Amino acid sequence: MTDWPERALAELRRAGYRAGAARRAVLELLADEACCLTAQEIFDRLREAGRPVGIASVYRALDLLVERRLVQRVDVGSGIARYEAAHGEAHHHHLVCGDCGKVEAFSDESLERAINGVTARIGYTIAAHDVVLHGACGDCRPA
Amino acid sequence: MTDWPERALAELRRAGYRAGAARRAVLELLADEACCLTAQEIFDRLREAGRPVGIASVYRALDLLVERRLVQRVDVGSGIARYEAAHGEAHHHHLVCGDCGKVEAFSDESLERAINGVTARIGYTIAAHDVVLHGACGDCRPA
DNA sequence: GTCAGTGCAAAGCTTTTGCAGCGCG
DNA sequence: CGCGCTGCAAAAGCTTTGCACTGAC
Repeated sequence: MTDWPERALAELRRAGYRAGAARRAVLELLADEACCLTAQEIFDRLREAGRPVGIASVYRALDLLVERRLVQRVDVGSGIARYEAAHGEAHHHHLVCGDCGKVEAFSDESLERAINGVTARIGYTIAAHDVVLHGACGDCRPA
Repeated sequence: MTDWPERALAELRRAGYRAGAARRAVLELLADEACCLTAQEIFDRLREAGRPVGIASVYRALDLLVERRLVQRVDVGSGIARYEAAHGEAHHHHLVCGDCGKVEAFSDESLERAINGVTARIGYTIAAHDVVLHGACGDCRPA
């Protein structure tokens, strides 16, 4: 959020990476977005904003950021990957409308508790978790 | 499960669909599988078993079955879709190892309760839900 | 006998890779 | 001033579509 791009770039530098134009542009765009974007959306918005990035650089930046856990990859079942900034705070999950494809965010404390309970119970070291609810949103629900 | 392919075919017939060879083959294969398979895996296994299906028919069968909610599509973040039979029973979710890519199933009663609580709280009509935990499995976890 | 279902091949999309040149540090 | 990052273009998947033929009902 505030300064998230700066902190993320600092972390990358610490790990031996540089701050090229594309990488910085992707970070700054994601910092301003509330919910997950596709690579193509990121590419389009950067071009519209006058940042002549290549789509390959967008994918490369996203790959690196996901690897470093600065960005979370979200897959809602459409076969197209989405990405969103991993601000430690504002953790949330996603609702997907099966009719119009709209993606919205929600968060729920008891759901988080339940997931933490599961991760404690099983023999995995859990690094991340994703919950996706599929349904019909208010606009698309049959009257 | 016992007779799941039969019941699924009956339901398709009721909806006006026929029972072609590929459709039946996909159903019978999925009925015997515990956890999610990719379309390619389904295709390969059917060929190995001497069922000369086309990959397009596998995708078409899966599409229809997902639409009819007889099969659940599972996306674990690799960019490759996976599919598994939707026996009403044996509902479960997935653990994905970030190192070796292994996918395992787990189920948790309190997690289901938490999700039901969320679906009751929000303005969506929820048709399905997915939980994916990413981490390191016992084999890959750093010693 | 009709028309849905199938298989093959070709096209479509998302994502990845190769490579020459630019620019961060 | 070197090596990493970038952009373009081409390639590499996964998935879908077109079309003629087969087979279910």
